[in-house]
Amino acid sequence: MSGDHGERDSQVNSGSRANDAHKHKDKHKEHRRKEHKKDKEREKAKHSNSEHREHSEKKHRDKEKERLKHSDGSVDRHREKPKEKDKEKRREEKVKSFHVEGKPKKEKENGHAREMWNSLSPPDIKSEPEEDNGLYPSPKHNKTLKRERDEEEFEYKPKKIKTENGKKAKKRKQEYEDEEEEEEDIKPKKKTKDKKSGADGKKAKETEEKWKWWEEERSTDGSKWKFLEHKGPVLAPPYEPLPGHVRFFYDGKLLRLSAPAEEVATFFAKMLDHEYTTKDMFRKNFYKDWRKEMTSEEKSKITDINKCNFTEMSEYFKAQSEARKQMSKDEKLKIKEENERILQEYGFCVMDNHKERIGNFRIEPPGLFRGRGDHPKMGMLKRRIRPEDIIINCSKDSKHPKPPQGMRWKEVRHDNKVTWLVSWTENIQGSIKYIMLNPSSRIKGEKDWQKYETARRLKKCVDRLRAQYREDWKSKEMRVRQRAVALYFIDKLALRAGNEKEEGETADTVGCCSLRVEHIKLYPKMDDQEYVVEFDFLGKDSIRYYNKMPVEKRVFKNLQLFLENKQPEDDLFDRLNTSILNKHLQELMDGLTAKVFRTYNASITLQQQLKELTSPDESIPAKILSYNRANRAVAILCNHQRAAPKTFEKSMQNLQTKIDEKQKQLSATRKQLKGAKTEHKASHDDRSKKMVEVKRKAVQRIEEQLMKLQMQATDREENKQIALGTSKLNYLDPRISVAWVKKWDVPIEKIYNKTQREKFAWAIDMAEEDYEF
DNA sequence: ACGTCCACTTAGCAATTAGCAT
DNA sequence: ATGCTAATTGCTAAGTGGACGT
Repeated sequence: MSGDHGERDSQVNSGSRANDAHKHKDKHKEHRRKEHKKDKEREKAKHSNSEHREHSEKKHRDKEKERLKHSDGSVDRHREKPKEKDKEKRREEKVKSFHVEGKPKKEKENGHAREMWNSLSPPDIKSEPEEDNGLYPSPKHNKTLKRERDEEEFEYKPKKIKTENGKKAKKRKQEYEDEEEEEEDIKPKKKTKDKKSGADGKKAKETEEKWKWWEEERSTDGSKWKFLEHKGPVLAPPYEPLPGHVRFFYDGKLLRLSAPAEEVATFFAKMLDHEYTTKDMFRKNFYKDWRKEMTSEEKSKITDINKCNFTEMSEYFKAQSEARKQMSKDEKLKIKEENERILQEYGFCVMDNHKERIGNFRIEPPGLFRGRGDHPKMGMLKRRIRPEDIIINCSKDSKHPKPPQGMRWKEVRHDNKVTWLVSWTENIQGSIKYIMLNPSSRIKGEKDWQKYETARRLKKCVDRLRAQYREDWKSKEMRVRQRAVALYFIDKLALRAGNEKEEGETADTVGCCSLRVEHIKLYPKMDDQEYVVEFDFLGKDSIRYYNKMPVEKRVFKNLQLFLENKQPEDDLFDRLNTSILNKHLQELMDGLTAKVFRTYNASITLQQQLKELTSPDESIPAKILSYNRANRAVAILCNHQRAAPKTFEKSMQNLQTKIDEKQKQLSATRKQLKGAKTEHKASHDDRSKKMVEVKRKAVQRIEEQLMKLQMQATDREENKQIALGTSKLNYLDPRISVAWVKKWDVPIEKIYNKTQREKFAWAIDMAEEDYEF
């Protein structure tokens, strides 16, 4: 059956070179189809009970949702279902949920923003341009990129002095020409260097504080650093056996566990009140791995996880954490100091003469793997990492970190083509984990900056690209049409690329290229709209993406074509994958890949929304609300969701109470003002005049406070299930925000907290109020 | 023209801490 | 000081995409 649609593409006349991409895919498909069948059967068997439970759970959720007005469902989050992987079930549930929530009334912020987006984006190519131009009235144009050129030589390790140089500047400029061609401001700007000494790393402290790496030159030879020295990772503390009074019971009888078995048992015990310890898959995986740690005696005694009683352990840990909270202040202080000491010792490294903060310097401790969504490996034991599992990366001529007494590292290497300091292989997926630098570091910052420059280059040619993919919708080749439609989705809906994943190894989630037939529905007509496509699938982290969007007729027709003769579990784009797509993109623009569209669309949307929403004379809090709304539009576009905070309702209520009180206070004060006025009229003396002034001021102040509270309430309400952080941190060119802040005199702290300010120091330093993305 | 490995970015939630009201 | 909530930081899973070997 895998061959069955190979021929189909002859329809569009491409037949022959049925590239192997799709052969490969068919293999997957076949597998999936089998699974599908199996699931179906299984499903039939159990149908009644479990299905039922889910069903009502879901219903409940839907109701809740409806009540909250997020009825268009786009924000709805949809975590995996409990049961064992059961695709069929998932499918059915979706259908149901569609009926329930599909119909919605008017949407709230959410749908709203999406709609707005839908209407402003690509479809009409025409409309694009203005986006590009007119944004900021008086672009003085340029500055923004000032920094780059100029630079001094970077002296690495030893203290040499940098050679200054015009030539350098020249080089750099040309190198990045593409990226930032427009402005010329080539002339070297001030350079702040802190050349300083490499030698005494000490002094680095203050000087480094403000190192402006963005005013220095980037290296061009592909090396990521010249010198790197660090202290290695902090290992997980060894296991401490439980005190004797904490008991474990098996089948009602006391059982003393060996230390290794006990340790794994405690991992489970610590999660006892978490929902996933009730999931079959979790328990099964845990049990299987646990047995591997047992002595043979334990193995023979413990044969059924359901007879295990971990409650004393669980209670013990709860008590421990309670005790920790109750510790006296100086005990706490002591711990804090100790942590600080560790941070100072292990939390920094020296890279090319600068002391830089490390992101994660602790090795992940052992525990039970918690995958997200319906993960087939949930509950497996994540094993303890020992020095002999660890690879150290540092300069040959640095002081190498030393392994603990009597142990050795797996390897010490000196690879300056990579940025990591430490790595190890994790046992669940076999993937490699790394210790790398903090986002405020030069090495991360440069890359981040570069990412936005690439997105800005896309901005310059996006019209051309859009015109091209629209043209490609008419191609004779199936493969080209698929590519063009997929690209349209990526551009318009900000979908992720969608690499293929190994089946059965991870939760079943998809992105654009890996969408399956079952993930979309076509409606030639829906309400007053034509050619509506409904998307419903689980994306990264098993977050549900649900959206309905009218598309152009040609796209719609193409989708119908792609769907012909396919099963629900077949790939929608059977002749496409991310590598093909990216290869194509690369040809259209240097450095272009699918993810650049997300960055570009996110940033341009922010800029555009800020422009639209900010009114010059609103107060600062109102401006902040506008900013958050612009940010929110982006988060919605990118489908960044969060679980509504547990305490949401309550905190909302508290806020409302405050507002009510403030309102009362306001009317009371107003009354007083009136009284004062009357009195002043009568007496005309200074005293009463003063009183009027005082009251007038008070009224004003209270009004402001009230407004501020109201803004806060609105903001919070609108933000209930939207996470702003992800887009702010990863998709929005920080220079847009910085420019906005400068333009409207909003304190930067209102937009970026300390960590964020550190990460975006480069942008804060270089963007002026006229910066244009 | 893969498939596999590797490096690095992006992601949501949990734990911790800060900040406020009492 | 205490106790709460809100904000921040930490953690690590889950993506993307390039390089490389076959």
